[in-house]
Amino acid sequence: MELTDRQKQILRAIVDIYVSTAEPVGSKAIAALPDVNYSSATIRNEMAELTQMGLLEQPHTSAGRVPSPAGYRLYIDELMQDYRLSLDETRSLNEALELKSQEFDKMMSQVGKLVSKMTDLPAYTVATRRSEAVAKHFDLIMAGPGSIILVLMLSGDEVKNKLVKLPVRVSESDLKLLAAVLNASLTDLTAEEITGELLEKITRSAGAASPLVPLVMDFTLECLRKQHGDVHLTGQMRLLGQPEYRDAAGKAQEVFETLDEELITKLPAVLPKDGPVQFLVGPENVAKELKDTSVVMMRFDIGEGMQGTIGVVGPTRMDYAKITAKLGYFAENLGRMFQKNGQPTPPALPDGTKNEE
Amino acid sequence: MELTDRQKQILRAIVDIYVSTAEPVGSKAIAALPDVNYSSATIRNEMAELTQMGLLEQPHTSAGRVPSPAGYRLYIDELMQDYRLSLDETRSLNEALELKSQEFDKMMSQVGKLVSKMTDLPAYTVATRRSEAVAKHFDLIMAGPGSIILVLMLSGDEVKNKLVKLPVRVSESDLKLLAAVLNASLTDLTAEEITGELLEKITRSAGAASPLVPLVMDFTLECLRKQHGDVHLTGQMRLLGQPEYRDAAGKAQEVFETLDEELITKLPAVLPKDGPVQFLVGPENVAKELKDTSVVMMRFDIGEGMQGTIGVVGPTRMDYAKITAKLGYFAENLGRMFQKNGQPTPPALPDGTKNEE
DNA sequence: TTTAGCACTCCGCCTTTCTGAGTGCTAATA
DNA sequence: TATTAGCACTCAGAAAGGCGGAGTGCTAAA
Repeated sequence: MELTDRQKQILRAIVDIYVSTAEPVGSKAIAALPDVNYSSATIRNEMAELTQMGLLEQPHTSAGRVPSPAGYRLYIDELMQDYRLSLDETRSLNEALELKSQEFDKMMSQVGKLVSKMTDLPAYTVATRRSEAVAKHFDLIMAGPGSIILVLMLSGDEVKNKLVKLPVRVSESDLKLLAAVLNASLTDLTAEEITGELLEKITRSAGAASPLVPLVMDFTLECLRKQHGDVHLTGQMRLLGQPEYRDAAGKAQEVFETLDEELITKLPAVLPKDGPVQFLVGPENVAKELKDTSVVMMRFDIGEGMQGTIGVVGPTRMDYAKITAKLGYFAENLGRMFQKNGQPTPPALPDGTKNEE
Repeated sequence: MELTDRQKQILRAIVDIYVSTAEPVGSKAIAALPDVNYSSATIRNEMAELTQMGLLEQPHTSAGRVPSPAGYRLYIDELMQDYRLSLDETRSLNEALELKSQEFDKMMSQVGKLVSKMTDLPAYTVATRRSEAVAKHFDLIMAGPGSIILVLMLSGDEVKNKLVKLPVRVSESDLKLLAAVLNASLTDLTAEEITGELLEKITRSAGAASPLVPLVMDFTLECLRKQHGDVHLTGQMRLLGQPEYRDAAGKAQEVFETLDEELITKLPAVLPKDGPVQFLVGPENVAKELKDTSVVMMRFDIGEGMQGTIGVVGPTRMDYAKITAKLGYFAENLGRMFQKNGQPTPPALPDGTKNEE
């Protein structure tokens, strides 16, 4: 049962208006729209039908209409019109993107903060491995009596280090030997491929440095097994700027408790694998506390082996088009920044945008 | 003008009750207390006097009394009774403290989360250097064609690393030479002591690896100059659990915007240097948005060169005694965990606590 | 098929009333 | 002189009542 063009137009108008006002939309409001030239009565009839189809809802008899989750879904999948970033918006996004290439983790959290600020909603970021991690290079450095620094380079150009303090004295040459053994036998292996047998062999060949082996291995396996980095969630308080949470402080709190625990731990692993953008509308979400809450998330590529996810959390009534556009811009340019072998390049202005003051 | 014992008792009772109920305290409520054996009329007289002294306030004529900021101050400084952690509380704190010795930064943020959970209030953590940082050891590792890992160990056993990609090819022996030069000339120097002259000398001695010098130096100086790590702020939403923010979602949001920007950037640098605990009560705070908001913070030592700060943010009416006790427990045990040269040891149960199941 | 008109519904807002917790004062008591 | 009982008074917050207006659905006309 297809929608007529007029019905589509009306549905779209209702979502658009509701998104910006947060109040039920009445037939008159739509009739007043510039490119609508049929009367409010007609609209009322159509609205009745859309309601029957389950695309709209009525908070109470004498109120206007509100999109139902199904309505949002349809809107997102078919009706949503591309939001073009304004020149001003592009400019501030660009400014925001000029972040120093600090430590990776910090950068991700920085990005989250920016997105949150730009969308005026809570946002989160995660870095996920795209494929199984393997070790690329080991090194052991003497850093004082009894102090050894273990340096481990993983696929995807991640470098991890750990300071180990040992009561045992190990000579420089012992360390070299162990490093050589590790490099010879453990590089390019995934966590599963590292067997106990292999470890024994390494311990045997390690000579005087063998007490170090278990420490090194624990650390290595820990690094290899970690499928994704920390989830950086920021701007939670911005949710309170939204009218639906204004009075219901308790509700907002609930939403965040749930989000912090459940979603953030489960979502990133499960969801944004195939498409670049994902929408989770209201009840499509996992937990019932998040009934009126939706999530938009977007992937972006970081170097070879890693992919990042930016997500924005908001009321189901949020401006999907605008948020998608902003997220998209971020994702694209972040991707680009990381593409050129880790050397971030400033984002280019999109075409059609004049870059002069 | 000293307070009589009875006045002290009444003031203390008012703070204690108000802290747990968040409602103005009336004379009857105090008269009903077990160890109070004078009538509500007497209490009313005393309350009137305390009000005149500026230690109590009256929201409106026919309401009970609420402690004024000065009242809280007095309470904290003189009246507050040590809160003894219950066995249950100790146990869950201990459970909470069993965190893996992951990366340092992550641990700090973990601690923040725990404190927030335990106090049911927003919390933050920062790590600050106690003294000027110096480099202890440099190393350069070849990690593939054109990829070099720079490893830098700082005072206080911090280890930092950075992956550098260079178009220039550098041989293994060149790297060794440069590392040797760096170790010989830059260790034990603070950021200020590293002069341009010195850098030139290094560049001259570095031979084929000299193009690396500016990169290495940028990174080194950046590390040395950083006075404190990231501020980890969590559990913001818990503020909404407090009745004073229940309806005023806007207020809570404001508080957090201010906190995020102003306090968090200014406070840790300025405040918790001398004493182990610091209280910032209401209007003693910097920004006027934080008028009804207080902060309790506590230092703890991390290894040699670093010190950590845990802070808890809440309404001025918060349970200072309990929070101080919990923070203290954390601080003590975290300090202990880090004391033993970086090898975290599980916290000991406090005396008087039986450690069996 | 669309539209004008009209009766009806019902939320949100305002005002009013009412209740009860709490006060300050005065006069009696120990 | 310090304490207490008693009483009139105050005032915030809850409960109840009473509009007004936005919006609907339906009917009948264009």
